[in-house]
Amino acid sequence: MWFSIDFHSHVPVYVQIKEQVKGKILNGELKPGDFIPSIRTLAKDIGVNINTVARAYRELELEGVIRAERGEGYVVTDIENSKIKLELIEELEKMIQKLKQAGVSKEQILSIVESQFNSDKQ
Amino acid sequence: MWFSIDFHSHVPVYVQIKEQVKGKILNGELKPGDFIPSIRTLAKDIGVNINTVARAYRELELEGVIRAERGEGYVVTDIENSKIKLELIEELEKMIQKLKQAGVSKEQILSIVESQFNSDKQ
Amino acid sequence: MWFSIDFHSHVPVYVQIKEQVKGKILNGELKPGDFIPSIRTLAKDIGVNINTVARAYRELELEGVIRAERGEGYVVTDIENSKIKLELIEELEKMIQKLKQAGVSKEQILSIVESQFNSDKQ
Amino acid sequence: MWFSIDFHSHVPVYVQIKEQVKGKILNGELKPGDFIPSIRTLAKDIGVNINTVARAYRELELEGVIRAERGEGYVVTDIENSKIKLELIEELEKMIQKLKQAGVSKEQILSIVESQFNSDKQ
DNA sequence: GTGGTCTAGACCACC
DNA sequence: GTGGTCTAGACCACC
Repeated sequence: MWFSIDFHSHVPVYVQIKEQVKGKILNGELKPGDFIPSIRTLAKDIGVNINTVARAYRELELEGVIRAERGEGYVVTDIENSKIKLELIEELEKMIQKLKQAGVSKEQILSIVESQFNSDKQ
Repeated sequence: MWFSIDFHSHVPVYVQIKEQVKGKILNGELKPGDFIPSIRTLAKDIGVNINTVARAYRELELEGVIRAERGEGYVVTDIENSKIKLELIEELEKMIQKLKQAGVSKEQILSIVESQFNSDKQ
Repeated sequence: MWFSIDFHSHVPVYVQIKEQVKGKILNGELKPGDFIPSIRTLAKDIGVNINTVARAYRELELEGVIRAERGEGYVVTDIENSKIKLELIEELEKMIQKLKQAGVSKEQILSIVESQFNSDKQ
Repeated sequence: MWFSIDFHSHVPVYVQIKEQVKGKILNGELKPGDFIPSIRTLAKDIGVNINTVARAYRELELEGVIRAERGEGYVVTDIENSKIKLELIEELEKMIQKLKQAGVSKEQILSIVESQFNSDKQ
């Protein structure tokens, strides 16, 4: 399971981990009932400290996204995807307002959306 | 001149100041040759320490966005807008890829863009 | 024999098992001379590892509450109930002091006690 | 400001800190607008690590009990006391059920409540 | 000075 | 092996 962390970002690592777990749930890579990587495994994989992953998982549990199974690890709950997706939509809305204020036209944005959907990028 | 800072954001205040100055240049509120608020004035206005604004201006100067006029303050250079805009576009592209991966359809995104441009929000 | 364990509590499972055995002695469900469930049986019943129950029983034995009968299992000793009850009373006293400090009146507490005794809850 | 931590309790230190801050709000020792001890000060006072206090405060902030003021520390919000008090009441109710199950009579409990309120203990 | 994040490493409970 | 808590200490942003 692939996680990409930007260590130079102002976004804290534990927040990036949370976002990526949510992303993997949204895109179907993780489904309800699936186990996510153990704290120690993921920490080793992405080269961060155990506590950093533990904090991300703890917060995801508080948000109801995952659930700790005793001695087995964390499993994805059957949380409504729409709940998570809503956060992304709100982020997009803020971004568009920023672009609008910066004088970027609606047409420009629409064409960027089109080109991104026509690209092969994953 | 209006600056809105989110003090609870993970984005450092000095970065938010930088982004907003760039935004004002992009939307035409600030033009080449214009003086931007003095460090002391802006610090007082948005309620932050002088050092915080000073850092934002220092970095903007390093990026060639503004230029210190001795004893008079900082003026906007005649930097290509496209240079600044590019940063925003790249941010948008990343966001769209994220939404795409999360299973949000092109149609949904387009309709969100439309609705944001029809709203009255600033 | 019914044991209810809260796996998300900060109180370790082995401590919860100890408390429940003591509770069953206090309420008469278990009397001196009675055999308590075997380690294996109880572990299976409540879905925990054998070691966890073993630890609970070991500590109960150290406290003189139960006694291992060779090859037969653990029996309840004829320990004074008052000894066990004292622990509970002390816990209640601490709780009342906490409520008192928090500004909860005696009358409020008395009415809560009444309502709990009138309820059907087990 | 006095905090008493039981390092042998199964209740994690950060939870004990949270409970005591809430207790001080309930008994009026801390009022809305008051600053609570800084993370570093409290950590030193009670002899625990900075991170432990930080976690307690972070969670209290999530619960809306305190609020971080940039560069100044944490202040008590004007949260409804009743909200915090409710947690204590629920704890009391659980305790009473435990006692009831253990065969402690209503009369015994009532007399313990009386005696606690007549004592001088703080 | 304030809070926020992260590391390396320890020890515990439970499996 | 799993997660949970805690320490000692570092560095950052902001005051």
